[in-house]
Amino acid sequence: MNIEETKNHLQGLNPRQIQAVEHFDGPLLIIAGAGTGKTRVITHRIAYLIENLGVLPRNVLALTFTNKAAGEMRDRVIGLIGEHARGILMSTFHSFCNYILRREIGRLGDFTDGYTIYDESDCRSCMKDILKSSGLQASGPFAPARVLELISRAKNFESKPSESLRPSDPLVDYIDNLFDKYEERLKENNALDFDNLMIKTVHLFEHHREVIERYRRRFAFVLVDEFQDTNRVQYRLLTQLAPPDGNVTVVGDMDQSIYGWRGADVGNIVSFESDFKNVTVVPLEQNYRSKQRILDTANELILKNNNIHEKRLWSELGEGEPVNFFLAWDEHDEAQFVTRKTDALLSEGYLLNDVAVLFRTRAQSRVIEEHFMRAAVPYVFIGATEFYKRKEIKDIIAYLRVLHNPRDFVSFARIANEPRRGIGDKSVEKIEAEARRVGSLFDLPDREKELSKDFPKKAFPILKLLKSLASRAGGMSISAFVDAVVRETGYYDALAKEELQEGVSRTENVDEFISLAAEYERGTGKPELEGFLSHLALVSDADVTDTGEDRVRVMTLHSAKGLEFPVVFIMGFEEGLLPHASSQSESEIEEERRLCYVGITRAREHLYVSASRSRMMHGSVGRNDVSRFFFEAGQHHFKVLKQAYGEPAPGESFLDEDESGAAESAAWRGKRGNDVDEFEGCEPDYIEEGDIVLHKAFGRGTVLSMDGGEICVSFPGRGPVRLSAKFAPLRKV
DNA sequence: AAGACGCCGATTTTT
DNA sequence: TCGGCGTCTT
Repeated sequence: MNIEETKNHLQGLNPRQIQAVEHFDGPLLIIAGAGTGKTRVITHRIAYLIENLGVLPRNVLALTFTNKAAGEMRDRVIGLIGEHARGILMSTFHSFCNYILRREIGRLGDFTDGYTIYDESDCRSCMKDILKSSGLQASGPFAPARVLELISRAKNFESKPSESLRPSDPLVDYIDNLFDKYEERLKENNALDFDNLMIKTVHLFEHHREVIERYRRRFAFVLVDEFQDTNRVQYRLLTQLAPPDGNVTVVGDMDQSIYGWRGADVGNIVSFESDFKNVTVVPLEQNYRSKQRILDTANELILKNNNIHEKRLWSELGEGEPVNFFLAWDEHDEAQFVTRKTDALLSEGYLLNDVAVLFRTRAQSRVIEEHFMRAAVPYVFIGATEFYKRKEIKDIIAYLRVLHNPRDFVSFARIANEPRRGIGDKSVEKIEAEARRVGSLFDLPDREKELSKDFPKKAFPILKLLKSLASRAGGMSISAFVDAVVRETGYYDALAKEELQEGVSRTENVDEFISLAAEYERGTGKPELEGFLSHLALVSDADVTDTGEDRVRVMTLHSAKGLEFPVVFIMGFEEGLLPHASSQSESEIEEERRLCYVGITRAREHLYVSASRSRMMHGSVGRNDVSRFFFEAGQHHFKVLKQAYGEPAPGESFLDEDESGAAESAAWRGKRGNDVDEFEGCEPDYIEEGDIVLHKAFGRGTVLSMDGGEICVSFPGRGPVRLSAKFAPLRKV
């Protein structure tokens, strides 16, 4: 703890960042705008606490949302203070809860350690089952996914699911009951879903003072990343871990809150300031990522949200060029624009890796992927979590789960007849009922005569085999065990037989899974099946953005959060897509606006925003207006490109880079109607679709279509207006 | 138990 | 329009 080290951990930080790093006692709220060096501040703060203030690594807990964020944080802290950073617990909320519950869940009475963690598809199977046995048709308003979403909402908002439904909804009379049944079923299966991992931990802490006291002492320093994404339950967990005057640091940016629909509650930022005592607030506004004009655009857009704290990002990276805007004829034209522009950038010296293509919905990826493929532009879609969703992988995991938790009937149903052994749905039901009666699958008698006569006899071999495998689990390595499972159950053979018709990849996947197990063993101190299963459920490979290869990244705006690229394309900048048509309320629109903000602030140097006049949606051609966000962000921030590639021809751009200021004030004059004369020489013949025009009363707008004598212009905040081309007081800008 | 057919639905998805 | 899923058929 000498001066040199002090210097190290504060070096290269701006005054605000230093304030955040040096803060010692009491709650700290860091409001970290996009690209303001948030991770840097957190990691330096952790390093500073440990090396300069003498805090013990084991007393520090850092919570994140993604494994990727946790991993990055760990790597960077290790880079700062070396290996003793390993003593710090840096994990996701869910992994942290799993860490606690594996030790303490027995105290709750309802579950035993060895519980299974259900992912979304497990929960869906479970709910489908419940719906079926309740005599409800599992589709339409009763779609398992819908029911589960409502249940999840209720759990995260600590309310009843029926409360978020309209009284006329067909589900309303059933949902609360389905909720109870679902929870009951999870309990019977000794399984927890992701929500319950959090909720049970909070319950545990609430009802067992001695436990929470222990962990409070242990984790005297708590840090939370992406605080704007926490839900109510996670917030409660935080208040349990840290007393009101505790050493708790939260870092967040409400402008980047894009998971409200999943229960994230920005209100937690407000609550934090009131629930904790003497909160120090440190805002970070200096951006180290983007050129100023990109930030100006983002700043102006987010101003339209009704925020308590106004924030203005600024950078010293230079002005840069305006945001480019391209209005395409249709989605193919738009994709071609992106493809050609990408090509042009490559010949300018950019790498494929420098480029990201973002859009609102996954469905939009298809067109751009087609065009990239045709043009031989190497790309990768980020967000497809292929491997773990493969049938054969899920099957093997189901085997492992049953072997570890013989009450996991969701997994048992999956593998009972996989490979085929003549055990149909009816048989599975009977086995399950009987197993529930006696306790678990392993408590079923081995001998036929001890069971009722209609118990499916075909089940004996597999039940016996499962019991035998389970008894041997502890005696060998995980990878050897997985190998034994796929061989002895006949799974591997069945796949091998299939190979001839199906192709080669499925056994390869199984082999890869086995080496994955081996890799887990190598990387873990005391490898056990339980830990491996937790790892599979919580640390799956969802967030691989680094493919190691040079490729354009194609992804949704949501997946882009936390990333940055020298060149960013945002496609489908249209009403109905961004904001999405299903976002109606003001708060939903605000979230869409934040999503747009997140997209814009991903760009370091160049940002290309595009919209299309027409696009195929749900099987028919639709026309969308240019997004309101285009107008809200300030049209003067954009340079409108008229061609799919290259720069606009002289005079074609409605705004020359150098004249933006002048053009802006002209626009404002026009809007206020002071400059009447400017409209005198309206020559509709010169106006074409896509032009930016100035209207005497409405101000600037974009020409959407020209139809005979009628011209349709989209004005900011007003939407499309039909005007007479002849008489409308319009002037091309 | 696998293939054909018809129907429904269609935002985003850290764990 | 398209694809995933459930049901019906063989």
